Amino acid sequence: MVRPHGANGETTMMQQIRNTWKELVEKELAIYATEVLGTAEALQGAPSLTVQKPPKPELGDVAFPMFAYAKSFRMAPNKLAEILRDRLSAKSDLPIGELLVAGPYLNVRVDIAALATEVHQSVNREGDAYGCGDIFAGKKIMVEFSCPNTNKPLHLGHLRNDAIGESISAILKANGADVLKVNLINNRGVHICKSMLAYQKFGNGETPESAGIKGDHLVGKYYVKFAQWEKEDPGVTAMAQDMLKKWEEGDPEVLSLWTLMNGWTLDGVAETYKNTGISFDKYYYESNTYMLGKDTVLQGVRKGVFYKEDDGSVWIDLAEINLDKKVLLRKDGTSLYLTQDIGTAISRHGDWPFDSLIYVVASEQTYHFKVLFHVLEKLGYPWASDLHHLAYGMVNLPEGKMKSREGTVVDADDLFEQLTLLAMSEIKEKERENAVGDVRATSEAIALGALNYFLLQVNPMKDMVFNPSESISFSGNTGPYLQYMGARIHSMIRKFSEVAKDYEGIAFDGSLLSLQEERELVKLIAGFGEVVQEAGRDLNPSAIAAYLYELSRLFSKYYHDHPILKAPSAPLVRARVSLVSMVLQVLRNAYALVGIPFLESM
RNA sequence: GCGCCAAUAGCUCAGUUGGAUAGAGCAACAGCCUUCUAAGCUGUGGGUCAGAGGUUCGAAUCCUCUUUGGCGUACCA
Repeated sequence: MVRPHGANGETTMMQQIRNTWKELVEKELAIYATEVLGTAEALQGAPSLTVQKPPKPELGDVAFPMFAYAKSFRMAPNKLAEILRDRLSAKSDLPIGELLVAGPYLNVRVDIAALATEVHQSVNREGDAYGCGDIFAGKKIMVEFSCPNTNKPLHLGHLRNDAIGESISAILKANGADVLKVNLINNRGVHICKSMLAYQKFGNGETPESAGIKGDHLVGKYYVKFAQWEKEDPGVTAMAQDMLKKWEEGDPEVLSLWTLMNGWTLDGVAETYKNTGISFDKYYYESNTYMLGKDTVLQGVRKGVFYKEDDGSVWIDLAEINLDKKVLLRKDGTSLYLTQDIGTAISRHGDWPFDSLIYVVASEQTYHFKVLFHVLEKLGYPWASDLHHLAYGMVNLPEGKMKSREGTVVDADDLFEQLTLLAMSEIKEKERENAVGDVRATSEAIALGALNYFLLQVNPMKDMVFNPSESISFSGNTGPYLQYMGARIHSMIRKFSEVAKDYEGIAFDGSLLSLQEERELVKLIAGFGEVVQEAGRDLNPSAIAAYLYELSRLFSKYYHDHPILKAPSAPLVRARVSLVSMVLQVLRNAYALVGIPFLESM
């Protein structure tokens, strides 16, 4: 697991404000304890002062519950809150802000004018970097995700994997990490041989060009064909195993077919990546790393970490971690999933000595990674403790589970096209063709935002139901809604720029932002950095998604109820335009973390 | 059988250092467009936070047990 920096981390504006008040309240509590109880020791038993956010804005912006001290002071928490408010309010060197009591809570209303001014400066100064922090500064973090098989195209499950991997990488970078995104192409093994055998038997020299379909889909067709063939003639299963043996022995004919078909699949997959905004810094191929895995396992046998059965297979006994025995090499000497992952990990650490390697892989493989990490530790690699499995749950459909046998697996390309077409028809229905310009490109951006947002708004750990039509729905908590808010602000700013010269002499005045919605917006903007930290610490993109929705919803209500460009006075127009510009900057920065394209118009 | 994970509104999901009346969206119903893009805004109804115990001033949140569901426990990946 990645360890964030401790106190070195830069604190955000809201954190600073909270910390300042917290220290003040703590100090006053201690002084008061000394006065009435004779000693501050009485507070030792009580937990340290907790800081929270009041549930309603009317109650203030920062809250200190007094429950925990009631016992020490033998006083109702309400009374204690009042006393502390009175004592603190009497001080002359208080930071700006207002103390109030709400029942058993001592709350602080922060000075929005000052905060707005500070936020305005930060957002303008930092721009696209606003919200970024340094809790992972100096850390080299490798993130593995996607990892397609070369015998079929990507499906909906990969899309969740890709979305999480891409988002986590962006979030870690935003927290200062040096991130290397890596893919592992699963291009060898019995399953790969299956599509090759079927192609040999039924292919008739068909190619993606001659068939007019993407290479990954073509190869996938033969993988499915093999399954049918296998049903009719169970003997072919052994043929696949024989072919794998030949492949590992370097049989030229097998290798040339393998190269050809792998190329087809990878070309097709590359196109899907391009459409869905996925990219990698480095590709690993199991065909290149499995030998290192095999050698390492054999070394392990010599070291006595593993043992060989009479039939030649190699095993590890996992009693130490309360698991069973696990095979590492087959009796025919060919390697397995685990074997090649050992080689891959070692070769990666050699290439780029990471502080952490995060595997974004479905939770069904939790056991596999537990074993893998243990094996590497037993082999004596000190970095084995830096490996982390980010498990995510399954993606189901409203109709139930996706089952390849029943053909209910949702193909990634088909889904993306379907979403794009829905977006296109919506643009046409709203007669926005001229406004958006390139309808196809805009529709693809909407489809992508819809897809990523839907997939990322759910906590990765949980299984989820993916509803395609709901994801692209243009009303409600969806990607298109978020994009729409960005487009609306962009449109306002464009209109403002036409008259900007009339406002040249007018400076931003934060004290004019006195509406409830404005206070809330300023606070939300100020709190973005904390959300980025939280998302990084927990490896959880859904924190960003939730923030985006909250900010968008609040902005939406704000501009609906209050004029921006036609605000009653020029200074107010300036202040409000500046505020919504800040909202846009933060929206864009947050979009970038969850794969939502920014659209100037939609 | 054993292990890991989950369970919050009819549906999909938020909700962590334990804290104020548990929140959104969809669906339903009712309003709002001569006004910065109505892909919007507002309101109404809707909850045994799976159940039972426990810890605590205070539990959706922590602990124990139970129930239900998912996943795993391959010489597949």
